[in-house]
Amino acid sequence: MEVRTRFAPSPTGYMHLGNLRTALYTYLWARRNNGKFILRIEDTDQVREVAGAVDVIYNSLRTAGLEHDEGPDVGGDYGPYVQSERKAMYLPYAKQLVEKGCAYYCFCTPERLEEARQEAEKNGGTFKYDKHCLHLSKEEVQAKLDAGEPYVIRQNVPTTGKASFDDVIYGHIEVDCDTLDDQVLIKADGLPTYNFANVIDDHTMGITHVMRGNEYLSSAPKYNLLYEAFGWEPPKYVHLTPVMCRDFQRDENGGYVLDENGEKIGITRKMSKRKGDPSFEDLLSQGYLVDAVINYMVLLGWSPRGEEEFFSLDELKKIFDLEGLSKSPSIFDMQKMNWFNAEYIRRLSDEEFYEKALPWIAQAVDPAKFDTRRIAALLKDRTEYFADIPPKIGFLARMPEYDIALYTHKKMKTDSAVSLEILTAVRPFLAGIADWTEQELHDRVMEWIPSTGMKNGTVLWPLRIAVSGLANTPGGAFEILYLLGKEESLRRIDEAIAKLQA
RNA sequence: GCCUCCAUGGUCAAGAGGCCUAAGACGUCGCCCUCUCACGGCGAAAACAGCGGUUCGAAUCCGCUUGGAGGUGCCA
Repeated sequence: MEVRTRFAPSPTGYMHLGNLRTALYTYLWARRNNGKFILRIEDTDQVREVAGAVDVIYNSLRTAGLEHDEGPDVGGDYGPYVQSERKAMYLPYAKQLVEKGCAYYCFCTPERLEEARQEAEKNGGTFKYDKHCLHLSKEEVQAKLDAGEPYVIRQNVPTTGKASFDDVIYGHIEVDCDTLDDQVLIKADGLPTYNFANVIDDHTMGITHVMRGNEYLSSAPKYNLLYEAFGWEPPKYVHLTPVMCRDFQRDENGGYVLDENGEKIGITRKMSKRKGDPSFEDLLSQGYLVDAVINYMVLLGWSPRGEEEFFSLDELKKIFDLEGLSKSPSIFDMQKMNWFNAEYIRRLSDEEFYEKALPWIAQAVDPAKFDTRRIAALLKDRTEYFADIPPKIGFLARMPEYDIALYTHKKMKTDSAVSLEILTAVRPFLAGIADWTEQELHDRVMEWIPSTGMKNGTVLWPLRIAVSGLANTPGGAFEILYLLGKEESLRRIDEAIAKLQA
């Protein structure tokens, strides 16, 4: 049988990394089996609708390279692929269940339910609908329907026995029916709840593997009851763990709360846009590479067979399996994300890197005035993500304020006095260099240093500080002198001399 | 509270009763390279949550405890 998987996001306006990973796994499983990957939009919650949110989904999937075979935009034989457009499909199915006694009309008001819920909570228990409306006679129900009373349709869960299902990752899961609530299938607005729609849609779309977040694990037995009621073969279930975030506990003032050992107290929480955790779009706009994000995300909760950890999407399509999927939540680690990205950046060709880096370089310096190719070359091994480029090279455009304490460096054997001496000596020497290329600067200065009786670092450290004002720079003294040009370099050295004399 | 699931270093994770004196990667620390930083090279510290069982033998199987995640919505 052909494998058919589906990614069924609700349009929220951005792509969570957890969702992206779900989409990725779902896509890979379909491709691995030469099956179909279907996109379905779950927009039955009209209250939370976000304008333009569907486009975000299309864009994210396209950017990530997860192309779907069927979906609202590309069509397919199992449409429509937007739940709100399937509205008319659900009620007849629900009525079928009512006929079979597996569901029933309920006319209880939200107020009555809310009251009962609070009552249950007060007593420390779980609210369960009391099947109040199950006992309405056929005539009573018809009368209320005729009178136009608002209603919902609820699943009639057995009060005894067990409900169960099998998950590919978790195995057989079984619960007592009496812990299950008579969940709403059709809402008062006529739209199905997720709980109902997913069953109908997955079945009518011929989905063979339902891969989705762990949050559905505890309701899956109820879904299976529905499949049974219809007499349908349930799909294979694959429940995926959530992607979490590691944080530290803070007090009201934003300071860290410490435990008795003076250690920060770690807390894990689900990733959330509100807490400032990055979405897929956020990462891309910070200059993360799609391939790096995909590569990192695929390994967060799944492990391949061997030691290799670099994979392209094409490779993943061949090797992805369900066995390697993890059972426990994984924490998104920004540091490893950064390492992957830096690694992907280093693997770019110089030309590719240059093209991608140029816009970011241009944010900090005027490309007309600098050798941007040389800057890019210096940056390639030092860039974790593109947004960290501008702060690294801003000093080229404008000499930063700095403290003369920077001239003191023990290992380089320099301090302010030595630096002043060196700068004063090297200034006229540099002024005499006509051919201001990096090679020439390097060769001439290196030739000259022995005559001073000092070691390389003792001369080059102050020189680099004088022209950069920074403790760390991409590239050393020669690179910076070259990039700045003769005039600007000499000007900065003059300023440094003045500063040291003051 | 109740229900379900999960539990190997700070993080991602390998591990299917003897191959475990527990792999690899990120991070951390040290050394080397070196005009700084980065890259690169070498090395180190760092884990089977606890307690009971089963077994000749347990990270691996079972139970309890603890911890974590999810559910408990006319959200998905």
